Amino acid sequence: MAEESINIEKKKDDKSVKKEMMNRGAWTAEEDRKLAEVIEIHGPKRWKKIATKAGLDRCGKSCRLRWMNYLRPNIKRGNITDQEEDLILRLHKLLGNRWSLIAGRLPGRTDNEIKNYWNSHLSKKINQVEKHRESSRREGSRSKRRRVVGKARKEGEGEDSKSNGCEDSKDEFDHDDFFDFSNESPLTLEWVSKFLELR
DNA sequence: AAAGAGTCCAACCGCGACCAG
DNA sequence: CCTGGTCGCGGTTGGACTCTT
Repeated sequence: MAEESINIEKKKDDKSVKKEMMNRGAWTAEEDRKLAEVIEIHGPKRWKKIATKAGLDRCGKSCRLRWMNYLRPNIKRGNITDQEEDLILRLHKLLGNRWSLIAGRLPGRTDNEIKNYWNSHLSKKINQVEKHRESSRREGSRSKRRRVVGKARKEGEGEDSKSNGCEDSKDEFDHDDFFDFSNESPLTLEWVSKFLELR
């Protein structure tokens, strides 16, 4: 028993020693160049191998992240447009915190970027909207309130359990309004239907 | 001008899924 | 089946930058 815990501690130590030997923190232009070079030759797979071949003191994971979020071609940088924001909001309502799936529907955007955007912009926006609704609801009739909450609960019950963590704050979100595609262009509707078919 | 608060985003971490041996 | 290695994902952190007082 005691020996086992000593072994576990030793394993931990080995791991942390290796970690300390790894280069961490911001990537330099030189590292980027080396990584891109190796990926050009071997392709973006076998990340551990890539890390070794590039001669970087980075783990494969770190290399993958750097490639996916920064070096990959066709990455769109800069401000998220209103259209993209709208799309993110809708997809998040549909999928929850499945950032990679959401990113898959936004060409050139990375899951990390969308996650960051959500955490810094949209979650606040939604909170504000909710606060506003909460205060206006207080002024409304009690009977109407009961109906709205009941509906929101019913709709929430069928949701993917994995997305529960982020759903509590949105239980009272106006689904009808949110998923009202009646004013959408045919193009938007096309991807929505394609998306739903895929799932 | 300086300090503290707030914001943004790149990068890390831990965990689960997948797959080859 | 089991196991170890690898990958991909979502959550979290830390530091640089900006804004406010």
